[in-house]
Amino acid sequence: MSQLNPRQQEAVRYISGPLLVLAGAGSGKTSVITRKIAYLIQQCGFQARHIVAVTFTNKAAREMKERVGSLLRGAEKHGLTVSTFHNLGLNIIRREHKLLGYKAGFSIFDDVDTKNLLTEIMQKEYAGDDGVDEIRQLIGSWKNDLIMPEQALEQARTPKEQTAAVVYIHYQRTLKAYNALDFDDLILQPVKLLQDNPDVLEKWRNRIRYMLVDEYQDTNASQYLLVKLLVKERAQFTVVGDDDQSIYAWRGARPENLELLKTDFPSLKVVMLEQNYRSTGRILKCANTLIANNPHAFTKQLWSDMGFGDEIRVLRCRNEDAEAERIALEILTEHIRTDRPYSDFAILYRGNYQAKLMELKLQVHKVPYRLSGGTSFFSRQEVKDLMAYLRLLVNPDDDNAYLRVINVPRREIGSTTLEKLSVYATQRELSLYEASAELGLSEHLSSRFTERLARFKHYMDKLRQRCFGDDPIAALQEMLLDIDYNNWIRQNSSSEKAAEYRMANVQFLIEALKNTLERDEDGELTIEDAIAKLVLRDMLERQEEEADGADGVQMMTLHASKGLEFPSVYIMGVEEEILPHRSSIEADTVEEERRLAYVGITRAREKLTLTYANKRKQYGEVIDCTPSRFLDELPKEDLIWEGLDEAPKEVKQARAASALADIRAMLSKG
DNA sequence: CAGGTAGACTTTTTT
DNA sequence: AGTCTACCTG
Repeated sequence: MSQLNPRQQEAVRYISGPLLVLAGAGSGKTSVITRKIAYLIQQCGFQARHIVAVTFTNKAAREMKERVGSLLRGAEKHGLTVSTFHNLGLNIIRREHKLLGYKAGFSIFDDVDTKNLLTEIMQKEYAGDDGVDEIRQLIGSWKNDLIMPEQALEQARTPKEQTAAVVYIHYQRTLKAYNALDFDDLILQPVKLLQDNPDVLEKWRNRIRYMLVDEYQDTNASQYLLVKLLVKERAQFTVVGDDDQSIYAWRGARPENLELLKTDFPSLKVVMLEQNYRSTGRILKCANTLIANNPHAFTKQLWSDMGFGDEIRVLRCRNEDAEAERIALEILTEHIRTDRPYSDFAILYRGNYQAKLMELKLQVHKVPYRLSGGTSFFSRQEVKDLMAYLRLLVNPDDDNAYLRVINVPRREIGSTTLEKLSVYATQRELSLYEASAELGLSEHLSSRFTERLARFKHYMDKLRQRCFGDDPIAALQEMLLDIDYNNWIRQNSSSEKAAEYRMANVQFLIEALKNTLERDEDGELTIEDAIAKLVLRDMLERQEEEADGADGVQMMTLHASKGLEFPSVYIMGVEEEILPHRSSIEADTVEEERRLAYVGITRAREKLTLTYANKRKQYGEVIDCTPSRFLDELPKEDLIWEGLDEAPKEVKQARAASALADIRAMLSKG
């Protein structure tokens, strides 16, 4: 308790009622939460299994678990829940799925699955030419606001909303038929369950006696309701948040939940944490000045006693290529000059697409890097294929998985066959999988094709039995051999090297599955659960982290950087149309972009560098860029602008090259 | 039925 | 510029 300042101590010790901690960037909010969990267990007699701490990302949950773990003895932390909202929802559904009408082994649809399903529904049921993404977003926001399909249809005003509502009805029905849930359902379904079943609610309230919520400003309506339901009369909870770091309004987050708390819980106590332990005074000054351009519900003034520090550098670059080159070279030289590990440096950007060029330049200069985030792994074909196999094994109703898997590898079952199977299955209200071995099929298909379908089903049936046996991993490995998957990959890869990479991805996935099953202490986790968690990225990220603990420059989006800190931070592409993003300017939500910039700036401990390009290639066309308005909003006296002189390209290149040569010479000597 | 090609379309951010 | 889609051909 001694390292905490008085405000932080107050936040830890106040347990008699609802508490809101308004924690500015770098004010030690994670310490408060972790210390509070320890305090509850060690000083207040709470049992670990009665405490639930919720975060938004797996990363944050992992880190929190680790930090709490170091404060507690093994037995003390037994049964403690530290998880994401989605994982908490999944746990509730796992235990109560029967009440909700789902069978064990239900599938979870990720973004891509969801989008594909919606596209399919729109093609089948609705000829309109509304974009899938818009429809998806509408449905998503309804789900976040707990609006059911029928309600949505009732209150739909515009034609687009009506279309979306109709699609929503079909979508939800299809998901149910597939015994599947999407990400939003992981929150929505538990809320409905608790609302409709008082006895279940009572059970969970009894189980969860103290709740802590991190990044509370990111909660949406359904998440807040879930919290409210679970804590209700006891109202023993702590939420920590910062309205200036609300950057998820686009996916339904409601920062006004912070204010709502005051009305919903009149006895709410508020503690403000305003001392920053992370950044130099100059960096904080810039951050404060920038965010002052936004309206505020809570006014807080961050301060720091870490010294004033260096100026913030703004680098103007010729184009996006020069920008990435410059950052790579600078980090390389800094690393060598100051002997700082590469992991002290972070490169932040608005969109994942910006990472590509940057990656390339780092590779050219042999700078190691770690790229976090990005959906790349799960969107890979081979990963999707294997995931579909896993899903189908565990959940035979999952027609989506069936269709993905049926011809991987080729089983000579074409679209006409599938069409007929589908018609038959729909008539009989069977899943495609169940229908595959039905005798009645022979009325619609020749024996050649019914045999192929039946063979597939029988194979999968046998495989399923082995998967639920004592060595599921061995069964899966065998399956890969049976279907000659490696060969299939080879055939579908441009080179042997690419094929090897993809085979490694498959093994990586299997390995992750294996580790989770082995690690599971109480033997409670079934293969179904493990697969469900895979979709939530949970154990996969953990696996990744273990795989490469090597030193490297950290690359990630501004969104992904929230909650982290680095001695030296580069934010690239600080331009109009990028940060703030074009769509935010059009939708008039620049305030959120400003908060995003604020988040980025406050990640830096000592050094902050902002870069932008004069020209940039977009969709294959070169366009002129304008420096971001946020640059104008920063205090001029704290900025140093570089690259304004139009030195000929050759001079700069020569300069960079000779500097590099010096360094290389230095390196080879010692 | 599969493999190839031209043309459209693309980029926000995440569980 | 790269990726996905729809149509065409073998």
